[in-house]
Amino acid sequence: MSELSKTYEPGEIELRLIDYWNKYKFYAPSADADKPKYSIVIPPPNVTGNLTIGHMLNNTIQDIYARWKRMSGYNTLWLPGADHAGISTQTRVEGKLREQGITRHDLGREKFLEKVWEWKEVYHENIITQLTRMGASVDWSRERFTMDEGLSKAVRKVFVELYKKGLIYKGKRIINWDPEQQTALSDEEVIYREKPDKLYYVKYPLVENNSKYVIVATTRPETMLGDTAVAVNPNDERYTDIAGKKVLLPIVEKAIPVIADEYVDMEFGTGALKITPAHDPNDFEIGNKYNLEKVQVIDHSGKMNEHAGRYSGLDRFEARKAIVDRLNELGLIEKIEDYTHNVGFSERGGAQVEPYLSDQWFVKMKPLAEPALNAVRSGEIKFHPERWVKTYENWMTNIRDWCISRQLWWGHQIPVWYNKNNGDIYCEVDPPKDIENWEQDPDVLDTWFSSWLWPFSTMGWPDDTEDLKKYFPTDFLSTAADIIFFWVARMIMASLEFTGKIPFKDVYYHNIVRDNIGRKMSKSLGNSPDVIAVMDEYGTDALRFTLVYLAPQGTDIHFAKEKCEIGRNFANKIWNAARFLLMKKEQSQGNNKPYEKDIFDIWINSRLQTAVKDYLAALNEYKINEASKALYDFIWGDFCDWYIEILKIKANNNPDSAQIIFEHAIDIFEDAIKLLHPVMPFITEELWQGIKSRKEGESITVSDMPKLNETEINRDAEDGVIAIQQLIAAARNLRAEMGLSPSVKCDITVNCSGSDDEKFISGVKEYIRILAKINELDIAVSSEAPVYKSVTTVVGKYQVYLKIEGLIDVDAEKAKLSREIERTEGFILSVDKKLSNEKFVSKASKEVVENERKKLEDNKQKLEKLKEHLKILEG
RNA sequence: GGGCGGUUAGCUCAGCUGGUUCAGAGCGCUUGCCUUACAAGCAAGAUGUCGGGGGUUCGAAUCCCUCACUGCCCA
Repeated sequence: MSELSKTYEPGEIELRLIDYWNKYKFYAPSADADKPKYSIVIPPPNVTGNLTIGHMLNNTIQDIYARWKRMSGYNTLWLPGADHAGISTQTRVEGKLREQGITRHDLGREKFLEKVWEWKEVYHENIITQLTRMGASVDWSRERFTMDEGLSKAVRKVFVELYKKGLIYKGKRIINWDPEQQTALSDEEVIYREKPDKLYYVKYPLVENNSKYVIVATTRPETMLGDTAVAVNPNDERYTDIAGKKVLLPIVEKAIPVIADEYVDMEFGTGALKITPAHDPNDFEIGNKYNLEKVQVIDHSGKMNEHAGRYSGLDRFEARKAIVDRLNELGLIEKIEDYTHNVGFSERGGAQVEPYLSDQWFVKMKPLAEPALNAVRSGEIKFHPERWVKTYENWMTNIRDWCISRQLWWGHQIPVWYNKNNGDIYCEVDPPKDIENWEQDPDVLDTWFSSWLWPFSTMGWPDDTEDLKKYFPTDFLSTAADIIFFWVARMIMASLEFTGKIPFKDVYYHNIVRDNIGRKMSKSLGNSPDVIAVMDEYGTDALRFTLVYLAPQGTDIHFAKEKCEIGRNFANKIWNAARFLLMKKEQSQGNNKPYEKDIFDIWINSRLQTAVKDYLAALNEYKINEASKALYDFIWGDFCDWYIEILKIKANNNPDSAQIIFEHAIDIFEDAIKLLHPVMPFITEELWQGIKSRKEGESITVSDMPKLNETEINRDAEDGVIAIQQLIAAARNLRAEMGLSPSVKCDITVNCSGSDDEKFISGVKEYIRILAKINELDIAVSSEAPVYKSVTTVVGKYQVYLKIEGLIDVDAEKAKLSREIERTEGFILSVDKKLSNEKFVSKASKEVVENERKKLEDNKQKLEKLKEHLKILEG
């Protein structure tokens, strides 16, 4: 490194270092068999997606752990990859095709899938570029994709095994149906939002006496065409005489029974409930219990079907209007109320989800959940922060069967074949030999059915590979808590079931990144900054550091790109510290007379070790913001603000030893940037290469992380330097209060209570004198004020006096103060007058009155200080 | 309805296994500085009844109860 620019310019440096790291393949695990291993698999980003700030945070966290462990002597593997993201990828590709006026059905399954693969290639490149650019120290040679042949084999193997164990079954059940994508969804893929709606009170006449009615309340009158019962609570006195009788279903003109079941909530609506077993999951249960007919009136596209009579062909929402109109004509609407309730929408597509009765494949979850629950309860797998254990327990103990079939084309097709001749079912990893006699189930599997195998399928399972033996189970998983059920829980279940091992030891749930006003970052809102643009503007290290620094445990991050100034300024600070040290070292070549370390050298070593200790403790507890703060405070607060300033004086006083002095400082600095490297990989590599001579092929990224050496933590030296810092701060404070400009040198007397203190302070007198800009510094064991006119303050065991004689034109200062006092008194009087005016107090707004009161109080205090000051000058 | 969080300086948040490095940081603000790395900087400064109320304790931002507001997850 020859000339360092005055500010840190990350652009060129980052790209150059990425090439350098690639060239030497630092991020492939080492072949050293003696090293302990440390492994992480990346949560695979959606292949069609761009990396968001959230991914940036998550991957930075993983990178920190990978780099930290790699530098701490671990054989480290961070395995990258991407997810095929069934629904969202297919939706996007279909959207692109639609722009050309083509549907997937025009192309056919095979041709369509070719298109998807083409898209996949394009976007996949994008992800690699972004991950590389952020400095992710992954091993690209092991990259995996959930649709890779190996991973597909794992999926089929798992399906077949579960099927043969009876843990996968096909059944006709009510599932969540996306009428736009026309596919089933799992419970987890439905998000509920409040929606203002109507509650319709509909009269169902009694068969035996059609002047009497049961009134049911419903938000979905269109489903009444499929009603097969009305239900009331047996304890509901309003309906005791009606239970067991029949009502006439309006429009359809069909007699249906009134059943009594405790399930019915007497408080809701009228206490009478219409039962539509084919279109509501709860009604489905009741229908089964009472053996009710299941009449389906809405089809897979959300339109009314042939059982809907004259409403057949209408969209369900249009049908609702028409049916309500008809009921009104018949005089069967009692009333319509505004009603807000939770409605389910497809997590990916956004369509309103329809409960739909259809044949689907399910996984029985209870048997899988139990061992997975125990692994977390026992602490074999640890969650950070720990409170997520409760959320996990809650879900796992109420787990329901998982609907895994999707009516899509993009994904792993279900490995089940139906015999065309005799209807036999064949379920194996490989297709039947006489394939011509068989037809494969057209559905594909839920994307998460491949993701849940990710920690071991990426390592080659079901084959017994070297990687699997070496790197599985993994050590660490970093993820957002919103996929704790989708993914984390299922990985634990799958891993225990198929490998008998836990998939990872520690799980860190990172924060959700929101925008500055608290909204979740999303594409539709357009409030997520372009990650690459932010890296271009502020530097990758700046973005990484800022995210980590702002990421406390448990709360969300409010992010705006401007916050990256924190990281950028920090990078710049480090850069300039290095610039200074190098310049000084250069200038002091040959001045290497041995030199004895003083209290400041002992102190900075102690501070460094304290930082190491805090840093390691924070990382071990997954408190990454504390880890980054420990380094920030040490480098900026201790090293730059104090040690470098001290070095300037020290080198002046010991010119013959200057080279050694700065070399020692560079040693400290080197340790500091090594500690920082996991968080800010680029600037630390660049400076590490520059501060000492390195060979081609060497890198900070494979250097040894400084080890904690607690014997260097020296309480006495730290206390001593704190006292010195306080003295300097006190002197500066007195100067500032007296309004002395920095160019004015002043005289100070420090009174000590004992000779030890006096000796100690005298030993560092020169440092105090220069850092506090003092001309004459007297240090004495005394309790007497000096003879000159002074202002004073107490700091710890010391009394500090600042001589003001001759520095300030006392008369002018006094006159200035007197004028200020007069003005303030006048102001107080006027505010007081205003506040004494009853009309003002009662009529003016609260805020205004408060403000006046505050003004009064503030100015009273100001007056006190002014008077005190005047007294000193007169005294 | 069930569960889990949050409420601390104008803003964003630390601190929360109870006790003088407990009232903090960054940003913002005020004042003064181009002081021989850094104005993306340096020095000094102001600002808070630590959401309300009650309790435990010698002592509570920190523990318990309760209320209010607020966010998330599950039904």
